[in-house]
Amino acid sequence: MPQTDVPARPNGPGAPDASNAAGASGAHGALGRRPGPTTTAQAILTHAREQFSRRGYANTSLRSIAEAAGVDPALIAHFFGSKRGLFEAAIEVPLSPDTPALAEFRSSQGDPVERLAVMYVKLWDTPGVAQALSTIVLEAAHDTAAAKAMARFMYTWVGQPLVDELGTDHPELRLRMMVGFMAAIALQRRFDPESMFASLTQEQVVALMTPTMRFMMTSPLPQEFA
Amino acid sequence: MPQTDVPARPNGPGAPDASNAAGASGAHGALGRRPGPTTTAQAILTHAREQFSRRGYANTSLRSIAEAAGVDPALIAHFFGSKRGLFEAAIEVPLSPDTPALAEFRSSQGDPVERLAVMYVKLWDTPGVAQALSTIVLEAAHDTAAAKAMARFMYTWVGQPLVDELGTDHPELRLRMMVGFMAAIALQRRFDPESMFASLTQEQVVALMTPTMRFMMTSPLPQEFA
DNA sequence: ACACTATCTCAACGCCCGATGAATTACCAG
DNA sequence: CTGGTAATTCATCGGGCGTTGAGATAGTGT
Repeated sequence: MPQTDVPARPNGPGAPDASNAAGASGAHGALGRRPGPTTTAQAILTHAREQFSRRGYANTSLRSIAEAAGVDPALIAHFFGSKRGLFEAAIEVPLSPDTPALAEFRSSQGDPVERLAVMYVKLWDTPGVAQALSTIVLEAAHDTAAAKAMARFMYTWVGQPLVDELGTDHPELRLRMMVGFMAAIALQRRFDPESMFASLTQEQVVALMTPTMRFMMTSPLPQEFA
Repeated sequence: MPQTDVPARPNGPGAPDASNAAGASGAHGALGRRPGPTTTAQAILTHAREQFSRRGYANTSLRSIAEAAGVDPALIAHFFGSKRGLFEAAIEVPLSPDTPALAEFRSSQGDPVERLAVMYVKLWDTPGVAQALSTIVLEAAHDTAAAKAMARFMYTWVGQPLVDELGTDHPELRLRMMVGFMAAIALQRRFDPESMFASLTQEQVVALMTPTMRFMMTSPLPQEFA
């Protein structure tokens, strides 16, 4: 969890030559391409996720992201096209089928709801994932792209696996209730350090969430939902 | 639910006199104080609530609020001091003990959880209240004042009445779970018109929420929560 | 009717933002 | 070594924002 304000350049071997006769202006940063391998796009993306999730899209400036990444703002346009482009990259949840928490859900046995809770709590403690999910949830009300990303995440990584194994009626209705509940707890855990949720261990959170999640997915619905 | 883009001035009797020799510039709006009673501060507040809730604080400009209210932006500074001042007025939930939905909760009988659900759904369909609550919930992650407003609302209008009558263990833990769940449903109902929640009647939503809410408030917690 | 105050518009200032284009340096294939 | 391409900084532009102060008009108490 990189929380430094310092640019943290990778290296900087030796000043090649100080032939930069830039008059009386103060020297800001070295001109031209940096030596060594290029990790800048990733650094930008990481800090963008962090800042978007902490302050929201509209309150985050490209300048502050660039500063945190130790880079000129124009580089963002170079790599991501625009602020919007960077945002859409940032809300792409960095998950693949072999992400540990996901693989573990698939390979483990027992109550699928409890296994889902375990997976979910681990995902929210994964760097990158937590920021992307926070941003998605918090912007979803105002932002179409975020809303779509949320639906995609919900079906792909939560709904599909669980419903396949559980086979319940009204899967979408139940899923929406359960995911809303889970998101509410995850957000309180992340953004309200005074909240009791923040001081619970992963295991305690799982133990707390699981019964309610199971109730939502399995208890019979009222008659009017035929 | 005023959704017009038109200013909708209250009246405008007759042009008093066209002695405004303003050169060649186009005449914008009449100078000086308007005739008739003053409702401007309320109009500003109403449109501010609507826009803050729909687009978020940072994405809403004073100019657009003023335009929707049919008023000059400087008037906002006059009545509310600053954008921040307007925001803090906007997240003040317009409720008093004799608001119908609240009074009805107190005077009615039966399962307190179901009565709470009824009250809550009605509150979220009350103009002004819905906008204020949406804004509070959506900004709470980034904004201290909103977070405090959320806690205040939760304890004053939900927790206190319910726990008094229910008398359960770990009231805060249970309350936070339940309120998170309720907020998640209310937000989906308001901001995702494609969601199935949006097309349910108030009664159906109540029937859907109540069992889960009751489960959260009454089911025994796992052992580790002594 | 007269002064005082509250309401309202207008014009403008300074600031910060996102975006652009040119110039500079490093990497890499031949 | 050489030419092309990618990465990086810098300076700058135009625009929208929140805020301010001055001036005009309407209400109000005496």
